[in-house]
Amino acid sequence: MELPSKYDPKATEDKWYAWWMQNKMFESKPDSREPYTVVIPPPNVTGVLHMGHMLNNTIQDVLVRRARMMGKNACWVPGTDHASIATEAKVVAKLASEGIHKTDLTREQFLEHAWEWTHKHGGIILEQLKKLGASCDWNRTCFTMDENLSKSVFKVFVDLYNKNRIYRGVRMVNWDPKAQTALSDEEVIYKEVQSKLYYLKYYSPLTPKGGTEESRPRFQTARNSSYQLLKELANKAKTNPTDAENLLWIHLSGKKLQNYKFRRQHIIDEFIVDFVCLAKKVVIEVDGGYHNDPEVKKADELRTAILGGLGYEVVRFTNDEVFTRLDRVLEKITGTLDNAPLGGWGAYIVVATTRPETILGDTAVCVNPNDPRYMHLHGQHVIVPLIGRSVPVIPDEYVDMEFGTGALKITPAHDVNDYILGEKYHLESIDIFNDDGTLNERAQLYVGQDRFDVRQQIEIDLREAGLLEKTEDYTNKVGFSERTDAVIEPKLSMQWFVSMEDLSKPALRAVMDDVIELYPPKFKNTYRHWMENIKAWCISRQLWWGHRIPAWYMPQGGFVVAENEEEALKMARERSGNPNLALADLRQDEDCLDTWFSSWLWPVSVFDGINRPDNPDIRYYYPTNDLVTAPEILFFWVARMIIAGYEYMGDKPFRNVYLTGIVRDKLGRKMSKQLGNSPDPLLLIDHYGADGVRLGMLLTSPAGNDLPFDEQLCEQGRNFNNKIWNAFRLVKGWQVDGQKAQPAASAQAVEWFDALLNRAIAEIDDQMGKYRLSEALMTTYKLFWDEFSAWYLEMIKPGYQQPVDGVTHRATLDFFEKLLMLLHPFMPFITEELWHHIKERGEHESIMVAAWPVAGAQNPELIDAFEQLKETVAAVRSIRQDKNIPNKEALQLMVNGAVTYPELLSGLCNLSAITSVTSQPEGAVQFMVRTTEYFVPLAGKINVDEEIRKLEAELKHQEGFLASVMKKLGNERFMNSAPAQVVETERKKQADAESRIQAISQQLANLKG
RNA sequence: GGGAGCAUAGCUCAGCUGGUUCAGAGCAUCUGCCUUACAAGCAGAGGGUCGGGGGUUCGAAUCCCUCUACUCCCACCA
Repeated sequence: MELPSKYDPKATEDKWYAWWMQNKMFESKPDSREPYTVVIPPPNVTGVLHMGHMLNNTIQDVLVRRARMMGKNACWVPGTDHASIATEAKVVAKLASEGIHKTDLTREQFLEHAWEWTHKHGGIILEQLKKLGASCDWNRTCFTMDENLSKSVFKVFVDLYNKNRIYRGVRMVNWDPKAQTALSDEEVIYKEVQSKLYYLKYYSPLTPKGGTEESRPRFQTARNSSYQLLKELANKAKTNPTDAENLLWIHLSGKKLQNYKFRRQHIIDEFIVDFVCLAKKVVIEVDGGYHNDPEVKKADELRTAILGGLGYEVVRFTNDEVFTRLDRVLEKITGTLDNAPLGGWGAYIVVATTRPETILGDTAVCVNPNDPRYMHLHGQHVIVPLIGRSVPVIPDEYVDMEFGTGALKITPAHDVNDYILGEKYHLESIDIFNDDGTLNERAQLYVGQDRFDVRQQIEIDLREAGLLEKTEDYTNKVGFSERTDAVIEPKLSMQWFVSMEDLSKPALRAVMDDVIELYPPKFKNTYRHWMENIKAWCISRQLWWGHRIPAWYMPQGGFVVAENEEEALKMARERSGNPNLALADLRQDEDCLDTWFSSWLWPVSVFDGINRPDNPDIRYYYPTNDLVTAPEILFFWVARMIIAGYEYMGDKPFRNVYLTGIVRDKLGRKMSKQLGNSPDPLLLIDHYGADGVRLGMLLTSPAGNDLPFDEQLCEQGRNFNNKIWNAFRLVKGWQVDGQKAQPAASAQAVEWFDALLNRAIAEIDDQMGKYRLSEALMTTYKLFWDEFSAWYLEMIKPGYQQPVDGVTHRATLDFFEKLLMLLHPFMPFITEELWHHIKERGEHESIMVAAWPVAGAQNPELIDAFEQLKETVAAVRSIRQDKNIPNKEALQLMVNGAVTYPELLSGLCNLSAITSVTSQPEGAVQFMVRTTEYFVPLAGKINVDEEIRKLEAELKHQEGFLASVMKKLGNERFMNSAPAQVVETERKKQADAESRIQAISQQLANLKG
């Protein structure tokens, strides 16, 4: 049949995908073969294919197809995720565009809309994956809200609850007062806003409310002067060693006061870092027991040695001495303050805030323990302006000394960090806001007014009371609701949590011990860091779309947790002792579970392993082999799957994790809808063919590296398709003469390519085994394009209108078939197409299940001999180009030495003759390959001067090279310490260089003579 | 602010426990070719102080220290 000169992917791809489906080529059932399992990272059910999916799924398909060819029972399970937040947001937006607000609907009505949306848009993405060639077992397609998967979720929830791993607790959420709902962090948009910093005065309780003009100055002096003094001392220290020593002590004292008990080590280290350059003398404290710890002792010795080496005098003091000296220094500072700074009468502290209305919920003021301005205030109390509540001043390193006044008011109910500090110091949390953003009774003042109105009013009131020192303009970031644009109010609310500390232990170990391997392994570190600092997982979301939390509240208080309503009712009746309790009396928790709470079960639940732990599928396919996903969900998803795998299957969920990079545009920007820099994958496929796009995705994307995507890569992929296509056309177009004897050149070429192919297969296997997909592809690419097409086919190509002999033809088709198989995982469509053109195939035969080629003998000597041949060919071609000699014009070649493959050399260079010479002929261009000299007689075309110049340059280069080698060989220490083999290669370099120099000198003499 | 990673040709990256795989690959660039499979091609060529500085060593892209630049994750500043 006649093949067109350009490959047309469109028809081919649709044809073969349909054929594969029809022949159930993707389906998998448990059998006696070794399983190879991959579960797809489920895309959002209503999502649309983007470049990230393309990369991710291309990689999975390559792995799956290769495993299948290697005789494994490959099973790739596809599916989608309900993506509660994203999907709910889309449905809300869609309803809003129809004038319907979520709040106007009942839960049931809303869910109806959501399902309708899901059915309408769901699974589009899976259809798109088919265009890419994804060889998923579509019969196994799962959705996280399928009945079995949902059941699994509830079962796991109940189980964890019964194991006391799930509990309820209070947590800060992003509250949207307008929509009256909590938002996830992802739904909060931070914007720069012009606002004001209010400097408020918190007086000492000893001060009459409001204070007086006379009562202030002492306190203020206390605050300012100590810091000032430090600075002065720092300047003096450069010239005055005594002050320098004091300076060290002052600095030390700051740390010391608060951290004495547990941070001794750090005190010394930090002060050295900060001040050693100023001091002449370094003091290290010593106390009883201090040196009993060998670790500490070692560190101390090391430090002493380093400091000593730097020329510092090291002095040691005992603990008591430390405090004596400390007192002296403190005295020096505070001496000017009349020794009465500590929250004394009339004293106040100034706190800066952007939200003055929240002072009504203040329960503490916080300062940095190292801040010399406030050291004396630790543990003292101050009065919250206007409402007169007495709150403690607590020291904590969280506070930034540089910001504002270095003092922070703590409102645990209305700020995340304040909340954390509140927890730490057991502070009371006073929630002063109603759900709609107005103030409640607990605020005491402004009750019922909106938070922003209160902000204006309180400024006026504070100023009148003399409690507002000043205001400053200030730019800060404020969170806004993505949906309503209302300012987010951090708010405490009751949430469900999973405690992760114990659950995570096997999962941490599995990765650390390489039971599960991450590719690239650099993510191990990050993984460990996260797992070792794992926090409770908040699993409740204030959403309707998703798995509703299976907890039912009883009328008399308390709740039951059960897999379903019947169960719940039964339990509630038992628990309450009321057998007449009805389902209607129970109220199910309104919240949904975090989407990840269902996807963390994915590798188990797609095989129904939670509900039926002994079913044949889960027993056969679990644990899965490779997981391919993006590093940004390493914690959200991968780590949690590992945790769930160990908890529910007692085994890892997968053996290897391949982490892809982020697909970026040429400018390095992440592809996103907003930027509009993401190409439509389907258009790309339309343009370059699925095989071309797959190549484009894979050509430059080592694991874990970002993929700077450029359509040019797809073009390269398409061009490669075309190359394969045309190489096939050439081979297929030959006339075959079974009687014709195989030329020696062809026999040699076949032998060589066979060796090369074997080497390449071994290399590809190795690279694939290390998940270096791009490299394996490149190896295959070069094998086909450079070695097979450019060299091998040229070597065996019969003369014009000549037939090819049968032996060579068969060998060539055999090579071609193997090459197609090697290419198949990367480019499934064109390889299937051509595989069927090579010879007649059975009705259901497919390259998809053809046996992956096995690497045979490699014969490196042969390969090297051919490399030498190639170098010679290239040299002759180079001369042609230099001298502008057309290919058609045959050349003569003379050799000083032996030629290994004269037939091939003649054929590839179009030589009329190869003759042996022992000396330089007249009027010939010379070149060397390794240590052999060649000459091409070109009477009349030679510029003698130029040849001399070239040779002289070459001679100089060789002499320089020889000199460097000789220098090495003359170095006694090199000769003594370098391994024999290294010395040997140096000797060989010497010999080669010498023989080259000799040859060049000879030629120069001839030319000049 | 906390943690991690990276820096090699114009671009994207290889380069293992220091030494012939040592300075590489693909793309891009330049030059010559419509040579009977392929111009979506063929043949050839140029291009790098391996981020800067210091150290260890007979020998450093490779090991150590330091500086600089960038990237990512986490927490986000009253």
